[in-house]
Amino acid sequence: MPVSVYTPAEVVEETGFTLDTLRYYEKIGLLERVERNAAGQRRFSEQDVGWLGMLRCLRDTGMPIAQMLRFAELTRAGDHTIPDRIKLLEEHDRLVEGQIENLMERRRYIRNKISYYRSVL
Amino acid sequence: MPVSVYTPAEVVEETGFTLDTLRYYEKIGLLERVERNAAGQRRFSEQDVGWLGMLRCLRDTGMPIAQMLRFAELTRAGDHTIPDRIKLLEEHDRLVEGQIENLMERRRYIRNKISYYRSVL
DNA sequence: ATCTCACCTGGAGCGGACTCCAGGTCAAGC
DNA sequence: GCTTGACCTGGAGTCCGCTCCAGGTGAGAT
Repeated sequence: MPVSVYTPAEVVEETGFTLDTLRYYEKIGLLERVERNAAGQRRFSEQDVGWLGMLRCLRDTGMPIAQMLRFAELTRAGDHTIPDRIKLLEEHDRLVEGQIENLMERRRYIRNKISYYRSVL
Repeated sequence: MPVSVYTPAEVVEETGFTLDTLRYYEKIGLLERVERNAAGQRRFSEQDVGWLGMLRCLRDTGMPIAQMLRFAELTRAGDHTIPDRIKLLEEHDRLVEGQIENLMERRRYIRNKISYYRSVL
């Protein structure tokens, strides 16, 4: 099978990022310089798309761009940074765990409030 | 016991909002005009503090200010808006539920990635 | 050959939610 | 009675993460 490449539109479809966001991520270095075809249009590789999946995950769990950048740099720097990457992800995982707990607690509050409102109707 | 009032500093301590945020919330109408002492300094009531607890909960679960404002207006409008408030909170509760599920799924992804990194060390 | 439409670039603009500042007024502990 | 520090107001500024725009080029279906 041929090496698959994706047009911008396909990547938008796959990753849920807007085209502008993809360009922005490339501009700030969150995404390594994407290949171009003869006309200068982006042709994303399978790897690019995979990496974007990781970014989506980090973004959706609230990681700030500055830290995603740090992770991107570690990733680019080679395998010797894997322990650092583990550390970074573990720290982030703990934050996410906290977020979940926090949300569950807040949710109890909301549901209580709803019950209270029901009780006074 | 006397009706308790809180100084700005006490409210900051209790609610975790900054003083600037409290003023901002009052300015935009999220918080009803707070009482002042003779010198014009804010003296928050027990009710104010309770309401701020609700706001904190909504804010921390990602409700945008515009919607908090709507909730505030309903609350001010009287008891006949209780069904609307229930509706609003229920909708929000569903969003929060979704957030939690989403985070749990993303978290699995992160943990997988960590495992993968561990496996290649 | 033409036309439409996806893309391109660099740079300006935006929306949300605060946060900070200048310049001034009281409060209250020593 | 002084000083320090908590507060006040109105308004400007900041930060983040995009999002939009103008002006242009190439692709690819008809």
